[in-house]
Amino acid sequence: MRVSKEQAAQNRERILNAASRLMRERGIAGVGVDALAEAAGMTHGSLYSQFGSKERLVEEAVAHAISAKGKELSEGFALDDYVSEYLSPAHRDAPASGCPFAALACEVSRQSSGVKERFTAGLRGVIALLSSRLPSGLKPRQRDDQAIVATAALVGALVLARAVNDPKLSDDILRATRNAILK
Amino acid sequence: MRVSKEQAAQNRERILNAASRLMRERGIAGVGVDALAEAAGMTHGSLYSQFGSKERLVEEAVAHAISAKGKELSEGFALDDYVSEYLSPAHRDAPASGCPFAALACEVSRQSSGVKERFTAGLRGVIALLSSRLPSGLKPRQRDDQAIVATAALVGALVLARAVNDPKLSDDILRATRNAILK
DNA sequence: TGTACATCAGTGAACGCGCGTTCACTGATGTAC
DNA sequence: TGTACATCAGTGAACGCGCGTTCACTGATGTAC
Repeated sequence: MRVSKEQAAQNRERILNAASRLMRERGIAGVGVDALAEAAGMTHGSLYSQFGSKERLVEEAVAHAISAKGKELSEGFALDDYVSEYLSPAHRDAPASGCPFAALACEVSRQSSGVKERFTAGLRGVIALLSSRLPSGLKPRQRDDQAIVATAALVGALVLARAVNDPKLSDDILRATRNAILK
Repeated sequence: MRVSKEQAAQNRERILNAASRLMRERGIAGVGVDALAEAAGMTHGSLYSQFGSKERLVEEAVAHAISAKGKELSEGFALDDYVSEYLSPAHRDAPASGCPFAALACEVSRQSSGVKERFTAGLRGVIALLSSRLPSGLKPRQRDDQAIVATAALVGALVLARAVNDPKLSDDILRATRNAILK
């Protein structure tokens, strides 16, 4: 049956929340349309009513995850705190609510250009944000490069720490990378 | 029909070569048993005869990719050359024959412990190798930590460079990270 | 403001398809005599 | 060395299942009068 515009917007939001969580947790290819609909408390048909295809939903969910994650940051956050939280065991162990770049980067390289577009825009945002927190003595170009390297190290460390079987090695990856970035 | 032991061993090798390439290219979840068998020039049944299940094949293929990649390294390679090749556009654009850690890390975190085991052992090998090429003036502990950080930065940079839509940003990620690691 | 009707978000059955796996079978290989 | 037979790597049809997608339908919402 038809549903009010507000209700429809709420449903859309519920679907995107569930999708962005499930995709980070199980991977984009690892979660089906039915599972996504069920997690949002709806049938798969409603999902096609809202998005038209899984691919379109993936695009929206990736953008949603990135922007939602960005809004979690407090106004004047400090770089040290960000890095420490990013490379914490808690973050490593909670991919569903964690960094979308670390959770999705590998798969995004095989996704449509629409998905890559959203990912790229989001990544640029993070780099700019980190760049703005680096010492103001550096030239803009240097700061951007440092921000890029820090982002690569953060994502790489988290991805490896999650893939590894040995808790000790996993902790070491987080700790060593945190120390290196914070110098 | 039955096949000679050598022939069977060759077939096994062909399957593992095809599997390790296809999995790096399309992802573990993105490639099916039929596609793997066809790429090796056999039927899917032979694959079950050799490995028993897809999961077992994944384990072997991951280990195979890592050890094959390790053998590519010349005896006395220099760290600078390794880093430059690793972060080259050529490596970024050829995931099928590239670093298994960068191609598979995200997915491995959702795989069986058998797969993680092989991945972890391989990663430890790379870290030890890089550690052995760092300045001998450092303490062993410091060298290991530096090797871990370098590995994280390498993998993170490659993964992000592949996921990104904009060639300029992708090149910048490779370049900035290379410069940072080589100081 | 009240009524009649068009709109459309959401439902759920059905589709073709490819997935991983099983299994009876084939026939050259390897072995026992 | 020659023969008879057991072994088993590989074949290909078939399985149940979940995938993404389509579509006729429902009925409350939103709109035109």
